Amino acid sequence: MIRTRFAPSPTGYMHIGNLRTALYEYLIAKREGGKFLLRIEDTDAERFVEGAVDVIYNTLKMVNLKHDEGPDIGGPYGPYVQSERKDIYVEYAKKLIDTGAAYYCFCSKARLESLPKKSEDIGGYDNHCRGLDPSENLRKGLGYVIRQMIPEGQTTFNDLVFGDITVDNEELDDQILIKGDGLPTYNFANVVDDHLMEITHVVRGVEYLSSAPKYNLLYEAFGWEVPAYVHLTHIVGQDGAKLSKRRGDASFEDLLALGYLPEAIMNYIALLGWSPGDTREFFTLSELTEAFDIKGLSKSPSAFDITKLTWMNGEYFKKMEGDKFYEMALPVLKEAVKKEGVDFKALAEIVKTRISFLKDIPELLDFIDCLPEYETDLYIHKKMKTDEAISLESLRTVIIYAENRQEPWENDAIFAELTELAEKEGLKNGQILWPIRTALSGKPTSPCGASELMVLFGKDESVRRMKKGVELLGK
RNA sequence: GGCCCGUUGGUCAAGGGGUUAAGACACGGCCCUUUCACGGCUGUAACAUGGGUUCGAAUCCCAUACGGGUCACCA
Repeated sequence: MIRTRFAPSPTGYMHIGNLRTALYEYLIAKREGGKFLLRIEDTDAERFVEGAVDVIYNTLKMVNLKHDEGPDIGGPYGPYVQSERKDIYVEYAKKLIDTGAAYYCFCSKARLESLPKKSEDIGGYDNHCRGLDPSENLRKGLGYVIRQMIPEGQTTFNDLVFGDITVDNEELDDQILIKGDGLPTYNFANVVDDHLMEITHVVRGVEYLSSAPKYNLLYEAFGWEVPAYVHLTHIVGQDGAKLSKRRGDASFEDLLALGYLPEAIMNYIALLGWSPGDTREFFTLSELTEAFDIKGLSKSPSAFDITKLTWMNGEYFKKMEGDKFYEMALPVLKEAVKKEGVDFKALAEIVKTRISFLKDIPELLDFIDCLPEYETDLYIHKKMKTDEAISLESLRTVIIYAENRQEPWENDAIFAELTELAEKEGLKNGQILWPIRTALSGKPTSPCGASELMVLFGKDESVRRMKKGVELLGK
């Protein structure tokens, strides 16, 4: 049984890369009918942020990544919040001390800071307290941390995307397992929790690739089975640098606020660093679950391209079936168009293929409530073969036609009649239709054509606007 | 700096010894068309560099360059 876990630390901010990690963790588990769990990594007391855990719950809920176990719903391996597991880590750290795989360290922070930095030479911790008999210091109540004893030799671990990686243990520091405040470090808590929670696939960012050997050593020291590792490359900005809040890169919340749909965001980020191997681009969560394969994961970072996300967002609107788009767009439509008797359902259809965001709608329809001021050169259109004079004649003709025409006003019929009218007058279709479109919308472009506009406005308003056009052109 | 990882068009990416090196976004053109879109067709554009191995290399090996990661009592 595959078990994966999403283990965010509550920062109050859902970074796109984290969300993608959660997605892949979910997919890896669900593809095989496994379990996906949520664990809160709050071992850094200084970074505690109020309400941050809710951001995590809300986001997962919104994108439909349902966890099977977690702090809010419980489960057989709880508690699922690391701060509530404090005693467990200390207990396991002591086991390591007993077997000689870890030791007490009483070095002061001041002493550590005086050590040469790794960037300059070899440096790192100098293993000062290795082999020290701690009993005296312990009796005196001296503060301590617990460090991992890195043995000599080499360590090889396997990653499902990067393959086998071997490093000399000399490169590894005697890292701290339990901090001075009694809480575990991230690395240690992870190993203990992942084992206790029976996690089979550890999925995380590449930044942990270089600490993976230390994990292996820990697993070995405990005599535990090493889980499968899946290290994910970063999502970077167009400049190649890792996405971050500090740089002002968009978080999931930011993208939602900009008008991106959760499904579009998830679909897009699923494809950032992963490929199904064929040319498919649109996936629902369940389709992803079926198609996902660790083999499709990329080894190189992917740049976040907001332009493509924007395109995909528009595609999601176009793909909406039934009344889904209408229902979603209705509030925006009602806000954009106050005119009485407008068919909002028809408007929704008109607007559906022309937007990337719902917020694009108002501008598209701003001519409906009130005819904009416009210049007569809008009537000149080379391809339609119209100019002001022809437009004036056409409008006069169409006004007569419109005034005499009976209800109901229906698009196909009106369109047919208008083209018939054009033929009778010896005009090209465009010479009759373009002036109508222009007079009714007052804009160089409109989301629909002449006959549709006439239906939209009805007889009286259509005639009124065309007369306005005649007046303008007559000057 | 040491160690680790990576490098296919501007971007996402397929391809893992023999391909006209897919497809998508973006950009340009054409078609459709009552404008704009949508849709259809199409164009520009890529294997980081240098050496090997091989009959043959984007694919394997080695260097170099460039990029990223890591080297915390942060996660």
